Formats: sequence, C-alpha cells, structure tokens
Amino acid sequence: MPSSNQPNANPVVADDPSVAEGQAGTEPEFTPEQLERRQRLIDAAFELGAEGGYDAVQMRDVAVTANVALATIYRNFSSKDHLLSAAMVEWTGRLRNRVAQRPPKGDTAAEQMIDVLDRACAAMARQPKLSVALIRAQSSADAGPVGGRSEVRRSIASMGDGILAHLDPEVRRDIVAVLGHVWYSNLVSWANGRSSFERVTEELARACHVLIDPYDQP
Amino acid sequence: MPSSNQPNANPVVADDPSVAEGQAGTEPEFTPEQLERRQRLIDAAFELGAEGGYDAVQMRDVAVTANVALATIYRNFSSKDHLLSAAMVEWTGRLRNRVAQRPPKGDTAAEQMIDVLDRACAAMARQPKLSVALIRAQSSADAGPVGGRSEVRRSIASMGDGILAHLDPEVRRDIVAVLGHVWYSNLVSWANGRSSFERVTEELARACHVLIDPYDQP
DNA sequence: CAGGCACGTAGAACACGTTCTATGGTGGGA
DNA sequence: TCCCACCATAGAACGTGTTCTACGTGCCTG
Repeated sequence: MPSSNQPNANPVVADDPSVAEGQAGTEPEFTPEQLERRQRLIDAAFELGAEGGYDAVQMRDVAVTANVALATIYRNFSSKDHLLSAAMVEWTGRLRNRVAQRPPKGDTAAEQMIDVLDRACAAMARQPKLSVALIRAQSSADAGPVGGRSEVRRSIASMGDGILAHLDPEVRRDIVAVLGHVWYSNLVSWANGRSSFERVTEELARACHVLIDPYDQP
Repeated sequence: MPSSNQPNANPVVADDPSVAEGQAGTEPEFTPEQLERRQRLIDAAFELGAEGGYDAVQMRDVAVTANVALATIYRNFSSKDHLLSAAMVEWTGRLRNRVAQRPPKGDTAAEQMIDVLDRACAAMARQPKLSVALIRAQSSADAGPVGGRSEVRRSIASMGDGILAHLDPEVRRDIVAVLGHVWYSNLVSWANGRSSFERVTEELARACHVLIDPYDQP
C-alpha cells in the first residue's frame, strides 16, 4: 500500500460491536453530494442486481447507471462486494421494518420465531435475483471490513429477543446466535443453488423447534 | 452451450443423497492416466494453497505445477472453486479419519461433541492458509454441482451420530444439521477474516451446550 | 490401412474486477 | 486573489479466471 488513496471507504460500523465512531475533533463528515453519489451507487446496485443477479452487477454498468466514474465507486467502496454489502445493510433495514410491522403468529416461541423467519424468507423470495446477489456478496472475502452480516445478526437478535424474552438471557443469546448461523448457512446454500427454498424453510423450522422447545416450558 | 465439450466435469455425487452412479451399460470409466492427472491437479492445489492461500491457487500455476495444460484443468473441473472443492473432499476425508482415531473426551454428549469439533478446528488451524482456501472455495457459487460441503456435513453426521446415539433419531438428526450450519457459518466467518479462531471455538461450544444439554438427561 | 473421435496441448483471446495516469474543477485559507 | 489539497472524471492498463482456436496423438472400427 504505497499511497494512501481512498479517503473513507469504510463509513460503517465494525463487526464486533465495540467502539462506534471517530473520537472527537476530526469531523469526517460527508458533503451532500457525496452522500447523494453514494446513494446513487447503492441504488444502481439494487437495480442491476434485481434484474440480473450478482453477475449483472458489473462495476462499469454500476458506474454508468449511477452516473459516476468507475474510479469513483472505489472511492466509496473498497470492492464490488463491499458495495453490495452496503446495499444489503439497507435492504435488511427495510426488511426488518416490514417484518416487525405485524406481531408474529404462533402459540409457542418456536412457532413465532418460525413465522418471523418465514416471512423474511418470503420477502427474499420475492426478489430472488437481488437476494442472491446480496447474499453472495456477503459470503465473499472482501465484503468490506464489516459485512451486512452483522446487520442481519442484529436483526435476528432484535426480533428474537422479543419473542424469547421469557428465557434466561444467556440461553437466549446462544439460541439467537445459533439461529443466526443456521439462517446464514441456509441462505448461502440457497444463493449458490445448492438448496431449495422449501428446504431452507424446512431446516429453519426444525432448528427453531429443536433449539427453543426444550426451554419454552415454564 | 453450442458444443458439448468437457466430457465429465462432475465425477462426484450429488448434494442431495439420491441416486449414486451411472445406471448400467455405459461405463464412464477413467483411464489410469486420467486419474493420475486429476490427482496431480488436486495435489497442486494443495501445494499452492498451503503456501499462499486462495489467491495463490492460480490456474496457470496449477497447470504448471501439475504438468498439464491449462485447458486440461477445465476438462476435469468446471472451475477453480470446483477444483478446490474436490481438494476439500479429500482433505475432509483425511481429517475425519484422524479425528475419529481417538474416542472423544468428555463426560456429557455436549462435551464430547465439543471435543471433536475442537480437534477438527485445531487441525485446520495447523494449515490455516490451506483451510481458508478450501473454505472460501466452498462458499463460492460454482464450487461444482456438489460441494465438499455435503462431505463435511456427512462427516459431522457420522461423528455426531455416534456421540448422540442415545437420543431420539429425529432430534439427533436436527441437532446434527444445526451443528453443521453453525460449523459452516463460523468457518466462513473465520476464512473471510471476520471472526477469530477463539471466537469460533467459543461459539461452537455454546452451540453444543444449548443444543444438546436439554436432551442429554435421561 | 483410412477415418474418426476423444482427449491433450500450446497459446491467444476474452471478461470483468481493480488500479493507474493524467486532467479538470471547486472550496477554503494565506 | 491566488494557490493548494482534495475529489471526480475519462480512459487506459493490468491480473486472473475462463473460453476459444488450431493442432497433434493414440485408439477403435470399418
């Protein structure tokens, strides 16, 4: 790394929830134009990814679609996967809101958890190409210093904590973590064409039951 | 796909354990030279991967190391990730044998499972670059029609079934499946530099406890 | 033996992510 | 007002996985 180019390719939080932001005096702010450009890039990624999946998100096309120069993308994102990862953060946020809208159906905690996960799955199934693109980027080596993956984990945690509120906090944390892994692993399998949609929901349901049921009888 | 090149780029079994091999009359055998070449390719992948990780496994170098033409690689494997995936199948087999050598330590089923997984982790830690290369290939989109991933799943299943033999078969199956996902997800995190080794073993241990303990008291 | 086919080889060519070079514009401090 | 640091741009260039072209070789069959 001879010359320090790329002034701020990492305006996101760390994977481990430790310190959050810059310390003090220095203000690494962004001009409105920069934020605008950044958003246009993410939108372009959405657009291309929704149409043609991961392979269709080509950096040259992203540049054209977003009306910026190719090199400008790399000023904002360290790689294609980082860009898609940022897109995933946004997508996950929206998804979470939509899912959190309605309270989950189901009599037991496991059933409620399954309901939530199923709805999230269904939302992804509605945009399969885009979902695959985002997931594939996640599992890449350089999805940025972050990963929307932690975002996903947070989402599952926030929903899971509500549903599992009556459990011991340690147990709850472990259950949520495990579910996060099962979720991620299944999505990657699906995104890479090694698993079907039905199988994903099936495995998630089984996982919820085997994990939660034993702890869900007071 | 105009011309049917690539006579047999998939001499492995399907992800879903369904039909196993060719039906009857046709003998899709391989000549010894072909098997020899194939093995040389896998060995070359091991060698380069062990030295320099995923990025060092460059197809041109593999070709040179294995003393074959570049195009010949693609006659045997549909992609770099497919080649590494095949290498992983072999690696996993060896690993399994080594781990299965000794009976697992531990008083409870969870402790025994943790012991097994920890030993597998330790084995990977002894060849970190190679492990990362193989894992990264796994999580790629075109790791072949297969994935050594099913191989890994099978390994966990075979070991887990022994340790958890006293459990209800349905429960056992689900537990093993979940552990497979947790294992995979953690390895990918580690391979992509988003998780540390300690964290992987930690998460695996927690997962084993939260999953197995409730079912392990007769 | 002639022909053909399946496979291997050498090397060029291609695709796409990423980086580099040279240039232009803009805003804030001397 | 001038200048400089910074960012954006256009476009070439590079690296590496993958494919294509052309050719050679050995084996099986008619």
